[in-house]
Amino acid sequence: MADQIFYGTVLLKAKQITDYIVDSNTAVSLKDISDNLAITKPTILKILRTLEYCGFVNRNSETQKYSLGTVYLRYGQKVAESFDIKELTRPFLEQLRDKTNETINLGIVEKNKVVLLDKLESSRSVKLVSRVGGTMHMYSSAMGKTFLAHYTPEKLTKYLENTSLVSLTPNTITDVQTLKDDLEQVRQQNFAIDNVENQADIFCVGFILEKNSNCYGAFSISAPEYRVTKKVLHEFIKYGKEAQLKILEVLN
Amino acid sequence: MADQIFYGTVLLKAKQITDYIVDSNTAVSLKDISDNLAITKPTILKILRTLEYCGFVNRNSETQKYSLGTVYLRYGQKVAESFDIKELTRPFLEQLRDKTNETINLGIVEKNKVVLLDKLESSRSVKLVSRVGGTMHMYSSAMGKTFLAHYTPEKLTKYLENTSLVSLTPNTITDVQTLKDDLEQVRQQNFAIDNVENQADIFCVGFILEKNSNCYGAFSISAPEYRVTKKVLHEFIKYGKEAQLKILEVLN
DNA sequence: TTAATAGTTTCTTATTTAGAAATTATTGTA
DNA sequence: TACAATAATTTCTAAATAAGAAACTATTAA
Repeated sequence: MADQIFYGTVLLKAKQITDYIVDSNTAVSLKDISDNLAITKPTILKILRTLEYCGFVNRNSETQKYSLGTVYLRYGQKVAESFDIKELTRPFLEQLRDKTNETINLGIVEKNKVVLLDKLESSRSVKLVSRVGGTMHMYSSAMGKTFLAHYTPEKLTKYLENTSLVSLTPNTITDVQTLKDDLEQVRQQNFAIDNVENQADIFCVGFILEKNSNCYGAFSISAPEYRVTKKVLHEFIKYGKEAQLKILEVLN
Repeated sequence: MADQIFYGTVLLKAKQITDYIVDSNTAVSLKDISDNLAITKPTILKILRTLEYCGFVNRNSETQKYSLGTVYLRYGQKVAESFDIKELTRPFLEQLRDKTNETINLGIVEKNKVVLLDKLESSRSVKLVSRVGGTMHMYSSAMGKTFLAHYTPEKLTKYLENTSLVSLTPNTITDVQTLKDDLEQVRQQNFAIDNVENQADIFCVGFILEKNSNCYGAFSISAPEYRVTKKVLHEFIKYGKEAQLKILEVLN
């Protein structure tokens, strides 16, 4: 890491500290941070002060604990707004949610990962661990597999070279050839299935949003496995394809 | 600035660069940034690379332009979730929006500014310039004035010492005594009025969410001035107070 | 009251930064 | 296609910053 990036050492440390705060579910103390990162207390303290000065972090003066600053609300809002695919697909995905009564996800690819852009939960939705802004692997998720299925052979090869197919559930595809066969099927049927490959108990069907070889994103229907009978799956596919067509019409 | 903070020079520059990107409405080039900030191109370039490495920034390899990274979606989501006041008030504020058919805002105080936490737009809402995560002055906004009205005299004095009452519209209160009188009235009537003091054409009524001397935030009803007749104002106050009471009941 | 723990300051060397200048790439134009 | 203009990138080194050990102070727990 340090041999590649030789500039902004404080920035890299600040990122580590910020991530530590983000990943904690409560405000954290200086000690918490120094216990968990390989940076000494004086250095962390100085960085925290600068982060606080910038508004990236808040220090509760009573508990002396640090939490994320509201600056990120502004930044996050801005990023969300920059993806107009989100606004564009909203009404169709809402319709899809109401028809299926299951959770609908919208995602894009970034650095060979699926980034969750939007999530529409149904009244009977089971809490998924995913949250907006979170990332998923391509090889294990329904949206990811629709993207991979549309990669050029070269791009796919490169992806597979840089990715180890780590098992996330007993069903995760960890064999390259099996994955390739699966992607071939995705291309043929024009949707991808995540048969509890990415997250325990969760079954997904994914659809790509591609027009004139521009990939705008993908969406998926998520449901607890036990609810997805053959009949339900057929409905998911039917409604999903309908939504896909409608969205493609308004794209561009 | 530099005489106070002597640590994290790169961090401070990174903040400037990030803010420049946030405030631009399109992706920006290295030149754009260097033209607008007092930092030289080589330095900006090196910082951008580190920011990109961290995921804070994306570089479009075709246009060579930079935009905000999706990491901020995750951070922003996390910050939003940390304020459960947002979840708690949602249903009541939705009801209030439907009753008034105007935009409802939810805010908190941070560093003597109002941070907009949530915004519920009505069907006939005029586009306000405010967006979630954005900040407003305390002295000119309805929410801000409800907060100020509940400051201790010492805190208010300190606030006034550190704040210059800059005029944002012809109606902005720029005189300390006038503001103090206004705050006294806020305390008496238990709501604050922003009579086009913060933003052209926009009239607001603000209500504080305070219980057992804990201030949880404030909300306001925003409408274009021309729609706020005496009759409408009375409705705003009536419905606003009702919402305030209902929310206070579920707080804590 | 004391012990233990956490937060903060000071200080110095090793490391990093910053920008001028040169270089290379890219874009627009004749 | 070549040329000019503009933008991006690299190199280099003096000047500025960072990092952590050690000492110190505040806070908490016993």
